[in-house]
Amino acid sequence: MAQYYDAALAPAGLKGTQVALLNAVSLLDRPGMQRLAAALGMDRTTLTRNLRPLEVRALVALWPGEDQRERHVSLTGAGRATLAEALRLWEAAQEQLVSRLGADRARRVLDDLEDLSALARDA
Amino acid sequence: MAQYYDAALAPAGLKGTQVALLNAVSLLDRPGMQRLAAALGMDRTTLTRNLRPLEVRALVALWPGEDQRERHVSLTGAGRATLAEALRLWEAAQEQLVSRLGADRARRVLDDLEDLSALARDA
DNA sequence: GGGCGACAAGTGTATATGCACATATTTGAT
DNA sequence: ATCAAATATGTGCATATACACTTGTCGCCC
Repeated sequence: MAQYYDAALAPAGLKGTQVALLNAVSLLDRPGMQRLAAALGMDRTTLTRNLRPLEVRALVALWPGEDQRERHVSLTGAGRATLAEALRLWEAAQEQLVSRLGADRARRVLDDLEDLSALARDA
Repeated sequence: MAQYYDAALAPAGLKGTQVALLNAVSLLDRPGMQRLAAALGMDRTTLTRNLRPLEVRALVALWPGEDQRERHVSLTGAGRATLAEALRLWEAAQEQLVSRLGADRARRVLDDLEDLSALARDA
């Protein structure tokens, strides 16, 4: 599945995890590393390293917070544009799968996986 | 999910991917690298490297085939014993999730994921 | 029987991931 | 005012994964 989405996103020059990352940043009003990592269900240190190439490509910008230990992330103009393109590609890819699987089953499997991951997390 | 199963398997000293690997070997009558990798849906070169620690621990043995290019894998006695223990742990972990999710939904989500991955593979 | 293309597998390199540890800053108790 | 504990983050190491390239062997065609 990850490979399928990565292939679909290639025209935007992003991978699935990078789109998820940019999207989370766009939804979260300048989050710090911890909030962002928690929102993505990703290890804090993995986030640090995944952020680097996006910073190099100037898709995100990092700012110190008032608390100088913190580093806050925001999208640049280029980041917003690239994310918008990637989300179009993502949705087209999703559309492909949903139309072939059936909308009902697609909805259902997402719900089931949500519950399953919650169970595994708490168990 | 992977982390949940890894934690459950820790007493056997194996991770989820390693159990899947040993199990595939036990089902496949001395397969070569390519057949085994295909059966696991794993890259051939990833398999080579994942096999190494299992060979070091003497859970699997590697044999040249009649065709000397090939290397065939089989379980050692220790490999069979460790796999049996791991499968017990695996099933207990699975039981936990299935009982909490409901047997019907559990069966359903496995079927749905099977179909989804086939779709993504072919698309 | 010689050589060339096909084929099985391993190695080099790059990215993703996460735990343990290190570093820098803030906060609070005295 | 000072210092220790808490907190936010980065780094070192180890593992998993996969693509591109290399190496060794086989088979066939002449």
